[in-house]
Amino acid sequence: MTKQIQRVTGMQDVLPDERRYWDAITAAAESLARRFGFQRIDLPIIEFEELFVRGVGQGSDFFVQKEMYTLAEADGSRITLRPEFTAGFMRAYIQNGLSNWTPPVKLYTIGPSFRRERPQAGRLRQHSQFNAEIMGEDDPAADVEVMMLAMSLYRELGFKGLTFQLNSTGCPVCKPGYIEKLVAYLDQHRDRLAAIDKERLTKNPLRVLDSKEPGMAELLADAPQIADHLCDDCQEHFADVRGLLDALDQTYTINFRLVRGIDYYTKTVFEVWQEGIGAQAALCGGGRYDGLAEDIGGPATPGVGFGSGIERIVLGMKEQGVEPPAAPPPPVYLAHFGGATKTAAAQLAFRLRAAGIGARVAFARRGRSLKSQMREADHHGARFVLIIGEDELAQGLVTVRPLAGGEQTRVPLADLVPWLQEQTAGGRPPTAA
RNA sequence: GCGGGUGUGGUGUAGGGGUUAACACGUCUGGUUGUGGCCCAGAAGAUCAUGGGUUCAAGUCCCAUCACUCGCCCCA
Repeated sequence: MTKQIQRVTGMQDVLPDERRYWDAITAAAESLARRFGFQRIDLPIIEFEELFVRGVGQGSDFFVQKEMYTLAEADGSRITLRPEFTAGFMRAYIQNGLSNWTPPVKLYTIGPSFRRERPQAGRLRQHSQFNAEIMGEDDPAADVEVMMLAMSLYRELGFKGLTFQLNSTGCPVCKPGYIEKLVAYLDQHRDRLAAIDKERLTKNPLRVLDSKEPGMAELLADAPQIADHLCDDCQEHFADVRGLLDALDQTYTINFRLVRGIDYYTKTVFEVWQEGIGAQAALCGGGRYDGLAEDIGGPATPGVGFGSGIERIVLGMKEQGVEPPAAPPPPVYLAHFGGATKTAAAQLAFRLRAAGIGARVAFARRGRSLKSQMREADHHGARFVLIIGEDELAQGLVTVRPLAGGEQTRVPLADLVPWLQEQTAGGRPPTAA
């Protein structure tokens, strides 16, 4: 036997049972996004490597170098499976001249992204995100609006007890000064740092803040905090965001250890955590990225947005006990006895579907017992089995057997569509007794 | 890239050196000649992840590889 081919590491098959969750999530996300005035766009999954190198490269060259799926083209150009969304958003915004639209431009998308990481709970090499961005707007109210879009999604899906993790990461005016102070403090306590944190201290000092090493909580409690070192502009922005959240009765935790590895983030950063779904507990991560547009060669453009991982929302729904409804199965099953009755069943099935009535037809290469067809109908949750035999065919009618109880009757072919429409109008799910 | 755990029919499990690998669910068939669920009877389906080794004898012990999984790094 030849070797069986299997899934590529870190990829996932989303089977129907699981897909129910995805349907619920994307339906709620799209509906909400529209209510908020966001429009959907779809972006290429592949971009030039350069976009990500420049967009997310500085200060977080780790995944740029080691985690991107990059291919060399015959002409020497290098293209990359997108490892994140925001850079692509901004590229499209600039390239298509969306800056000339009446601001603010509010866009969302849903799709996969790729990172060559070691998979673990809540983290895959291919993962899907609901992503929403507001570009061309520096009003703190925009920050709060994307936060509310994320939170509304979770609420609408049935999540309870979620709160925001919130911080400000400053801006080019105040962030460097803060980092200096932080580094000075940590340097003073070098002996209390783990090897990994010493490394971070030189490479990306802010990351030391979300270190998971033991003892860091105590050490960091006395460290300089960004909130005390924001410039006036950032200070005011942060205060406005908090004020609006208060006015909207949103609970949030100011978390000075919440940071972003990517450099283009400025001012607001936020996440929403769901306990119990593993070490990767952030349902979403977002914030303001006023520095990105210039990084990738565009005009200075403020932006704020978030990404929420669909797979993590699914984990969260399971953790919270949220059950998405299954799509109702076709109410009608057509059984037959082969030959002319099989043809008639196929014809009738197409008529029913055209009339908006879901129908399955029995498949049978050769003859098949009615018993096995009935079993199949029941298994698939049909409410009515239409039996088409030689007798029925000759008389121009079908035998209708209701599976949930009730009288078996015969209905003339001509009357069948309205009859079934009336029977299935209630939209009751079939009783699977 | 580093560390821990786990690999037995489609799924979930039992079996922890000794003849034909067990159970549940699922699947299929039959119990009516044209009638589902529940029930009953039966059937199919596993070279026990792969490759080495130890042993008279290996799902069972050892090693390696691979896969999955959890965590670190990093992040949705």
